[in-house]
Amino acid sequence: MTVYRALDDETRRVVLDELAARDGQTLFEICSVLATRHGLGLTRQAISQHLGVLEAAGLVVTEKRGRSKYHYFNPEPLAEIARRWPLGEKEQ
Amino acid sequence: MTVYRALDDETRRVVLDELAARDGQTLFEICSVLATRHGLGLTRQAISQHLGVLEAAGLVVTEKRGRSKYHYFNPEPLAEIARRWPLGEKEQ
DNA sequence: ACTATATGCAAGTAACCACTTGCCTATCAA
DNA sequence: TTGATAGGCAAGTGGTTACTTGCATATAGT
Repeated sequence: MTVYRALDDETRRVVLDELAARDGQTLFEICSVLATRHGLGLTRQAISQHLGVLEAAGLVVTEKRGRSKYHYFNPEPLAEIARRWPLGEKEQ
Repeated sequence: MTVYRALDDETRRVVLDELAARDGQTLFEICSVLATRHGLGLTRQAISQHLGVLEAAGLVVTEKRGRSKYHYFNPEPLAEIARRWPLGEKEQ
């Protein structure tokens, strides 16, 4: 699973946005955030599958404690893009 | 067509590599480079479609002179990724 | 033990994507 | 004009993806 494929979905990009803003959310927390703040009426299983794709790409790492699974944004794989091509303009 | 979708294909990524290395190549030149240097036995039409995807994403700009069409790598859309999330590690 | 909570697994479906094949248009040289 | 070169358009196909539905597992509270 490549980073590029993982990023090729708006729902997954929004999930990354939310994890970057507040790290360590559970699946249910992400579900409610997507529903309330983004109007995305997806089922829990759909979002779980998206998280699996992000995890397989290394963009999300997880930690399981008790019956909950906490998700953390890992930006490192994004550096692959910057390494492969020059980025247009300047980064902030 | 998003930048992310355009990047989600190894053939298109190789095309970007080649254009970044030598700008202004024609479709036929790109075909022969992919075949000889990368062992990609795709038809001309397939590669033409890939170039269309890259152009729709803004990653490639073209210029038509005579019966030839010249392709140029445009890195600017890649900056969108750097703007949206922090890149892991440091960029070179 | 029983119930609710938090998540996982698997099959089915509709839409999408990469690639091919076949034909067509346009430019240049003789 | 004839022929060769450079590229475009469109339909069809096989494989993949996003999403749903249904059921199962594991943990926590009472």
